Amino acid sequence: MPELPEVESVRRQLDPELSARRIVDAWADPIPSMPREFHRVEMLAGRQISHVGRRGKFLIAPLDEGLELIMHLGMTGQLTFGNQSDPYVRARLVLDDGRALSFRDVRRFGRMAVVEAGRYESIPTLARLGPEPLSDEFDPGDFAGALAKTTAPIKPFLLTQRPVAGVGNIYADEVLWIARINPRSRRIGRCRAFVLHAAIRKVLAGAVEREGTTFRDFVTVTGESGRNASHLVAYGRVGTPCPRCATPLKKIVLGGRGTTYCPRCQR
DNA sequence: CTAACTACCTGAACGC
DNA sequence: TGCGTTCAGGTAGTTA
Repeated sequence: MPELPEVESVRRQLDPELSARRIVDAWADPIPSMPREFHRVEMLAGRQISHVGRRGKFLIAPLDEGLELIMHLGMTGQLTFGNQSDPYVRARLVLDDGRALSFRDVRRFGRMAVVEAGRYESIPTLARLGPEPLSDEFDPGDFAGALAKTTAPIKPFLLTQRPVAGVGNIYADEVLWIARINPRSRRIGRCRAFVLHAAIRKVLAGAVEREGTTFRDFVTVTGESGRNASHLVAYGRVGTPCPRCATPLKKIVLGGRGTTYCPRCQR
């Protein structure tokens, strides 16, 4: 479940390895039921990578010829260097230094696509992506305004990536616990929106420092686990006492997703 | 336009 | 032991 901190950890390791490298060969093994899994990856052969950037959970690598490589890790996607035989490697890029970057993805929710730079119509979530939470673009007033405009429950709304980029199921539970907001709440006032804004910044920045959360599948490019899991307060801790009020944390399904929160201090 | 729902995928965990 | 069911969740697509 790579979210912004996990993807940023991958980006930081990938960028120095891929910057200015040329791709000499590209291979992908899409399945007919998921035709967009590796869209136009064959176009990568011969292209040079400028650098590896990121928007939300999307890795964006500008190429020559006005193209961009977009990568999304989905649920179980991993990017590692190596040529080892592995049934879950779905795509592989051979670089001009002889190394191979492998895209390994057990559940096949990950994606790679080559697009004209900045043309994201074929990737709707990226086309409508909210501001980067750790940049100045993430403005408290704008965020409060966005929350005031929707009638959807706050947690599913955060997961749309529209009010802010990069928050997934784990960090949504964490930030709502810190801000003391019930995940089902449909009305977030200006004051609470500011508190939530600050919580998003704090939680994501801390998780980036610790190279992300490894709950099941996430590993960095070098195969290491993130160190943030022991810092989680809400996610995955159903039944344990709330650190604030000792009430056992409760788990519900909201928007089809498991949601853990404190029924007492998140009203 | 938004909100709400389901499909996609597959190993792990669970129940009998 | 073995088989069937449920769960995990980011995004795309459809429906109301």
